[in-house]
Amino acid sequence: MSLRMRKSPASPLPPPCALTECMSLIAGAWTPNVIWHLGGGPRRFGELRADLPRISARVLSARLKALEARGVVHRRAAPTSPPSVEYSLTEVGRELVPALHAIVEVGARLKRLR
Amino acid sequence: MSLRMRKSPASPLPPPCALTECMSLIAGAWTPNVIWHLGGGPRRFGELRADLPRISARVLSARLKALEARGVVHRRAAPTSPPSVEYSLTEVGRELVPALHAIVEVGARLKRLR
DNA sequence: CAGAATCCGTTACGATACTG
DNA sequence: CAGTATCGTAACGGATTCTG
Repeated sequence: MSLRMRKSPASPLPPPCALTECMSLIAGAWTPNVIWHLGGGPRRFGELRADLPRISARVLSARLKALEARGVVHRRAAPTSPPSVEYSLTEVGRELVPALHAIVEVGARLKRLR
Repeated sequence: MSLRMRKSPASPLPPPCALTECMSLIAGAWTPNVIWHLGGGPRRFGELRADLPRISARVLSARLKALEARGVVHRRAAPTSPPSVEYSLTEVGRELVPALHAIVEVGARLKRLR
């Protein structure tokens, strides 16, 4: 069982509909976790790496960039040296947290059933 | 942009936490769409193929089987010839629909913002 | 510290062909 | 009709190395 989500499919494309496009917001094995941890408040790049022990810098960077481009995450870089960058959920981005929570609820309920 | 979700990661594993495990419920490029269409009521295999024009039988079959194993979908096969199989969301599975809806809401809102 | 660049294994999915 | 088997491909993600 592998957990992935294509924003656009392999070559042709899976479902060119609104649902798929919206689901791409949380696409990627780490994306939900990134959003989840940002739900607790602003977080620095390095802090997120610590929150998500096994994530690679490459992937964290890519996810944050994608989320920023979509308007889910806000990036604030302090012009210091060494650099310090703070990420936070936008107002709309914060709405994803309860949505993720709802899915977790279902998962928990399914687990209880067996 | 590609839309994928690993239920369990490539080899090591991304986030071995509850969130990830729950998110794996809707993992796969097509899974949310399958659940979405089943939300309208029971559906036959062939009907789902028609609902999801580009999905391959291989993937639809795999997704339905995974959802069934997790307790999200119920499968009822009529012992006729040719066979007729009806899929439907379980009671718990139905709870995923509003969760997906919530994500779509956020997606719509983000779209309006730009 | 916050990344970008490169290399490479794993996998999700599509297409096609076949079956009970 | 409802799948299964096989094959080929794009892309997701890990690890490592390098930089301003």
